[in-house]
Amino acid sequence: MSTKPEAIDGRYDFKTLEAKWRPLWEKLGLYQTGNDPNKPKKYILDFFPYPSGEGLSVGHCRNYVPTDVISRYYRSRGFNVMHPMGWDAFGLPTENAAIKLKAKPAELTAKFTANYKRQMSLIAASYDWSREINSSTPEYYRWTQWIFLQLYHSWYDQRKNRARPIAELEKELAATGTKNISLPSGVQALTPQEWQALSIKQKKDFLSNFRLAYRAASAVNWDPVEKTVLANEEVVDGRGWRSGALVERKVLQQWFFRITAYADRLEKDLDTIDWPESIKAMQRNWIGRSEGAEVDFKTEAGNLRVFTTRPDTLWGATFMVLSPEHPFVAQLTTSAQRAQVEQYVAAAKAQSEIARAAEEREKTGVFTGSYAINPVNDEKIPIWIADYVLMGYGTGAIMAVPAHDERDFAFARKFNLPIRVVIQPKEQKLLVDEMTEAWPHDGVMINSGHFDGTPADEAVNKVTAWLEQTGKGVRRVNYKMRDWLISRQRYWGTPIPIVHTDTLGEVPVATEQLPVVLPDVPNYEPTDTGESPLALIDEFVNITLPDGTQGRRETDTMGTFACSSWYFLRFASPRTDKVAFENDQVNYWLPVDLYVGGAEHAVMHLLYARFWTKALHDLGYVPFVEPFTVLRNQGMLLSYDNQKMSKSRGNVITPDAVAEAQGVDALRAYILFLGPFDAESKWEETGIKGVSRFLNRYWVVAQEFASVKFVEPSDERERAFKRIMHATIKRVTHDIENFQFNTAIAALMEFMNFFYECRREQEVVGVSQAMWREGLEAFTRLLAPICPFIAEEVWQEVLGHKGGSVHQQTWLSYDESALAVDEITIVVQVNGKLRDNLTVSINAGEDSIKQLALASEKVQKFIAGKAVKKVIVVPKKLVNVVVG
RNA sequence: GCCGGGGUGGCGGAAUUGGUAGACGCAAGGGACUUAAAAUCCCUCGGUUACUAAAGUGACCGUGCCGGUUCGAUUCCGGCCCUCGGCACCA
Repeated sequence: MSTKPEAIDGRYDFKTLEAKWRPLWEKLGLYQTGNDPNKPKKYILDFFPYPSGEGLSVGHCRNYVPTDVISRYYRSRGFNVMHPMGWDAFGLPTENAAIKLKAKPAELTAKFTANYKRQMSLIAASYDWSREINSSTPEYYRWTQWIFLQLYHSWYDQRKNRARPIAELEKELAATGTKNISLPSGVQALTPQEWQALSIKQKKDFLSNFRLAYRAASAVNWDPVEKTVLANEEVVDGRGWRSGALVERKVLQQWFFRITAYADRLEKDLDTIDWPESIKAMQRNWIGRSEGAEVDFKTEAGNLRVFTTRPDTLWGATFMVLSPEHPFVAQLTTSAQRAQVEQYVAAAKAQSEIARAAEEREKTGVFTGSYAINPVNDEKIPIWIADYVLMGYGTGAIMAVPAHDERDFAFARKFNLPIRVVIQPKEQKLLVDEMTEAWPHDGVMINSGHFDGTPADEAVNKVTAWLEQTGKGVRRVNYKMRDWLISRQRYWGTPIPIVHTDTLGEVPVATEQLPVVLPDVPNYEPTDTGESPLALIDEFVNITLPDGTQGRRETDTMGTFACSSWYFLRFASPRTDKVAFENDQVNYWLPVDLYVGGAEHAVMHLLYARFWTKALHDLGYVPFVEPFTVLRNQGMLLSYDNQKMSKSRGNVITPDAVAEAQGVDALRAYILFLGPFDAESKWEETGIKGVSRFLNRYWVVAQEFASVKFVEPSDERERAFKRIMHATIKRVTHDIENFQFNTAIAALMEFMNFFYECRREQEVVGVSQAMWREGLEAFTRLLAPICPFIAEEVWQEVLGHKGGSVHQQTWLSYDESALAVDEITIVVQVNGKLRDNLTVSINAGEDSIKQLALASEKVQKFIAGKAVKKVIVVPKKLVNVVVG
């Protein structure tokens, strides 16, 4: 049987082509990462997927096809291209599926990834599979554990604004104590002697206040369905982002990464990267930087510190509000108020902060019975407790300025607390009795002592400077972002490499002892106890340290976002078992030149990966501070019914089905042709017909090439043919580089339409065989990255290039002189309205064009009887006659 | 409420720096081929309207709305409206 496909009813047999070329390309190793030292590099990366049992839909192709086209393009432009793929294989969905199927997660993962890989090969995604990685293998997670330990052994030195080894902090504590160190709130200052006097365990506890990876008791988000805690980033509207369950508040010992230490740099460096504005905005919003001041108010329990972004409204503070969790609550509560306060605090405790914020609007609160002294005017103001003040932000206490803050206003009105205007707007005079809402906007300071009359634009700065001078307050920046909670009480994740002991406190596992292997066990269902199922496996938990100390292993695992925070580094040297990544490889390949994936990871993966990169940079492991130079988000692909594709709706379109019906080349071309890369689009069955027709037309032209007759050659026709050929090269090149794949395909369609214009039954008119061939070759090479199969078939079988694959050819460059034309069309307008066209020589001077335009009958008609005021001539484009 | 995108034919969308709005494709209508259908090929295709026997030739309107800048605005500026996405008691 011949492998040469036959045209069937003018349609080409895509299946035979695909079966023919796929194995040959594999043999050629076309997709191997380049390593020519003389070439520049491109690292083109897709978000590595979470393999699930559902497999890939055409929606995933919206991600993988464009990056594949770009990878193929840059290979042919002479770059060393690394385009790898791997699996974010740990995590809840696989584990939940495994529990349901009574299988082992590792076995399911193998099954799922094999299917993904098959589908990716089906659509001809040009991944270098020799670099495939899987985050759930010990070869990989060993190094996730290693990075965890690097963070554990580090602290953030605010003075140098970078992370440093914790050993350097210990040295400093021994020498000078905490004298020069900025202490987190609630941490006691120490002299060198006091430090020395601490036990090993106490020292460790103290250092936990500084480490980039630390364990602390904290009120956390507990997902009762997934039976694990979640990071703040994983809670959306008070619900777990995957399970949809309302999260509960639990106080548990948990592991955190101190991402807040990097808040400032994470925000500032956004300015240096080429990312979608929306993602940057989401990260800025999540980081939530606010500038303001901290001010102390005297109370019975000591100085009550508050944070405010409006120090200019200090004179308008008429009461204070503490968060229910504030440490002063007990002391400030008078016996008369005690019962009421305790009841309120208990109720608040039951809800997580996020759920509390998401659900409540109506203000609630209770009076403590105590008062504070406002340091700017020595006024005595009542102290209340309310859950609209969050312990996790600022100091957990606020001064309430009801006249100029909506929340305080609502609270004051509800509990009948006084309101005082201290900012007078220009537009109106605020009268307390008539106010229905706060005035949080601009104005002039009043009722504020010697600051009266200070205008809005100066007020905050002037007051802050005065607070600092008089020692009443300090300038301060706060962030909404909290530390990243990494513990999960689940089996299918990277074990946290820590051992707990009674005498030595927590002991990190030594690097050479890694990995801490996840035990292969038959039962791993999550528990309701707040403890990981690993805690039930004695062989895993109990350990004797080298010095004989008895210990218990940490049984929490890391959330999967730890795995994905460094995988892009691993691809540079995926097989080494000596290090997490080889420096020379990382220095060559990183940062990632193009990173493509969905927008849903804006404040999760994309934030975490930036944080790890910065930390690794500070510790000297990588030379760059941003992992992804260019980020692009593909638009969502909706199904034919305008809904998201999902199994439950039964509207998922698989690449398998499309490949079966229309072929992979048509699938790829249609994915790109649908619309702009980053716009939401809809899959339409009729739409793919257009690109199918286009490929068939190309096939027809190619197939008849050997037999067709070339008649009536003309210079003019040939020049026109050559012109559109070079124009197409120019357009396709520009469009691929700029992610405008839809117009790249439109350009190719126009070129093919021109082929058809030259064509008659078994004849090509006006163009020589040599020129026709040149055009067909150019078309084939431009189409190759988009439709690799049909292009290869035409290249080798029709055009007879036996030397190698079309995918190994150097990209075409266009000839500017071929684009030149002798005659051009000049548009003639009268008062900006189109009235005529002129065809003139390209060399026609401005004057002669002007004369021609004025002489035009159609123009004359419109200027008759009017004065010509001005004539504007735009060279090579238009003439506009202005009449009055 | 705040932040970030978008609003262009029946539909998806084009329009490198302000310069012929609607490329390319889908759908639709007409025609050719065919016993027929599919496929294929050719033509028409923003709206209103005038002239003409007709092929055709014009005019006016038109890129969410109102206004501005300009010889000229889908493009720039100001003010609105609608819509999608994100955040939302963060002091």
